[in-house]
Amino acid sequence: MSSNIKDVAKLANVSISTVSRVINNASNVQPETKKKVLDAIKKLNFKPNKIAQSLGGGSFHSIGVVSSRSSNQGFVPLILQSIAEVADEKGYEIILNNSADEMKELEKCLSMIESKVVQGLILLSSRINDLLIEKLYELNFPFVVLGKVLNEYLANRVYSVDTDNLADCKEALNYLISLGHKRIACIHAPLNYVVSKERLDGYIEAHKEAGIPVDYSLVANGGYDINQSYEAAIRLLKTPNPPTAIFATDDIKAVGAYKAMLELGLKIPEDISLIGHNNYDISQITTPPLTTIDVPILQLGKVVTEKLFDLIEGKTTDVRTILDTKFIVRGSCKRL
Amino acid sequence: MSSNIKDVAKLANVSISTVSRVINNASNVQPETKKKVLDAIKKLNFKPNKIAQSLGGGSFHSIGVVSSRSSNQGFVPLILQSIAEVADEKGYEIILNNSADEMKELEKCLSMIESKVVQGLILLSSRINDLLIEKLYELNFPFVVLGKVLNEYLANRVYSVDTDNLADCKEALNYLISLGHKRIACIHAPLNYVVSKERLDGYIEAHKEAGIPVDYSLVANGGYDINQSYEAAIRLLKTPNPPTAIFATDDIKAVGAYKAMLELGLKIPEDISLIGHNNYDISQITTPPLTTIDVPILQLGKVVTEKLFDLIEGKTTDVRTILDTKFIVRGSCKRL
DNA sequence: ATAATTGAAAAAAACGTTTCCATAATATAT
DNA sequence: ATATATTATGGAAACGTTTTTTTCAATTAT
Repeated sequence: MSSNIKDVAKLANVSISTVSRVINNASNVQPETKKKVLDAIKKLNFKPNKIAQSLGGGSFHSIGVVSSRSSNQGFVPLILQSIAEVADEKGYEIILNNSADEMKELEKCLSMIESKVVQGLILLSSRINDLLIEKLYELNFPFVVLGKVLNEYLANRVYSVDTDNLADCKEALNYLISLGHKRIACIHAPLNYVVSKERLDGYIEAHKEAGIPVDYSLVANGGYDINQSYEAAIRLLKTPNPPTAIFATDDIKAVGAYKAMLELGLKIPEDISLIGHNNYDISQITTPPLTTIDVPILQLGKVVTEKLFDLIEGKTTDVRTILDTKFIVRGSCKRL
Repeated sequence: MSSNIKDVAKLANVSISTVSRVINNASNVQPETKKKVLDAIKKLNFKPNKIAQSLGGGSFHSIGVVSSRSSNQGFVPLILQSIAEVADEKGYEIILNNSADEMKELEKCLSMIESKVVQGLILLSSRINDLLIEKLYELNFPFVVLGKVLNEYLANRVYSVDTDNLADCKEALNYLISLGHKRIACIHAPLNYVVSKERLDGYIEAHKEAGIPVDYSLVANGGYDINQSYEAAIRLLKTPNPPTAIFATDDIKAVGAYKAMLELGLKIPEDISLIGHNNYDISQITTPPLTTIDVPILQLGKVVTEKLFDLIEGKTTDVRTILDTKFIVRGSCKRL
């Protein structure tokens, strides 16, 4: 069926090594020889077998992308797009690891590493006690985390790209507080993810700094999807002493809350203020449009992938890179 | 650093072939020999090199997933999740191809095939004149399309999994027509994608069957994102003789239209009716919730992947599989 | 004119497996 | 007890490359 380097060598009447040199355009091959080989390659429509190249030459060029099922669905397509762009340029394949549970994910990643399938790994989220991160660090395998590593020891050692979630959330909260809000609720994502905890911490710290005691009855888990956050918002709003503002740790959750507000007849921002996070497309379609925090998702993907290649290629690179965000004031908040 | 089969053989004091047999748990190996080998494997923490296995044994087990950048963003995470589930079970890797433009996509796919990296391909969308599909068919390479192939010759030959977009859209339109609507607008996705054209065709056919002439001034391209469909809806609604209903070819576009309606002070469904497609989470959060067509995304992913494995394994399988959908009447339509 | 130097190309080893074939040992049938 | 079939194992070829080493010829220096 398909030809191999031997066929080419035979047809061009040269040795296998010469063909190999031509393929990898090594310097020391006579122009006429090169032409013969190139002609043979063309005639046979020969394409080097990448698997064989990998065995012979060193390694299969690919990076793994680990995306927990529960990681923020909204940005998966975007982040994959920008990772692919960089990887393509480098001639690397992208191997997806989309495991159902944490143990399977760990197992699959280790197997990919041990069996020499991937040269590096991008983790699209980090969890509070992330076994995978610990293990990868132990192995001294090239990997970059999108987000923050909580573990104190690893935090300064594991390469990561992130936005400053704590500061961003504090800024959003300070904005609400400056508008006179004192009863501000928080709808957050499941707290086993570091990013969720960080954003909640921003909420808490802002309270502390402003001297407002945190009322934990105003803090609710908004789960993974829009309906869970809708339900959380309903619960928060139906209390005797409801909040005057809701801070959601992502726009999807904010939209869930938005629905609850409309349903309860609350006008935004007249009756209640609302803030999201990430600046997804969806944040522009609510009426009024959502005040939120813009996260440069494509840029994150680009930087995280570039950092990984730095590691793979043995270049030095910053352990941690923080990208700028922008607080975007639209129309969903009002002075009390 | 890491051990190979030779090391294991030496430690267990057996031949390389015996180790190989144990790894691939061949039947004919004495229990005690097997134990020796297994012990050695454990002691050395040996993991077979997948690349070498691929060269020796036949092929690198992986499937490629082709996702055009402009393919429907909403379901990428979901479909990847279900593809991963099936591929994992089979022990196949998933290699992503997320190319920017059509030519690059074609090139990359052919290269992956020629260089023996992938055993099969899943195309997450098909275009009107899809060079990739034609080429893959010519090569007789295992691949499955999620969606429909328009080309008459290929339609009965290329393996595909789909929902019945034409019928589904007709059902939705008939519903609107049965409610007395006659001026129904359509906001569709870019028509180079087959699915967009099909859904628009459903809109047109329903008109014809009901004897209502299609007014093409009511048909608008809603582009790729929520804002473009918002703008399209604004244009449609600001005409002298505006529609009484809008049919959007997906929920994202419906939400864009929803925003336009709210902004123009139109009450849904009192002043105008609205229908979406796909039953994304988001369709439940509008007020009123969106009448839409439920598409079983996870199921589509499962079936498309299973079909691909049937092809890879040489089993016979239906050329085309159509999955059931469900028209979901919520609250966004009203009798005229 | 001869030895040393260079350069292109061939030959061969290596990468880490699987698999085919041969061999020795064991079990079964006559 | 002998011939035959079966089984467990080892040896070696094969997979398709890259890379190192060797060979040979041509050039340069002495």
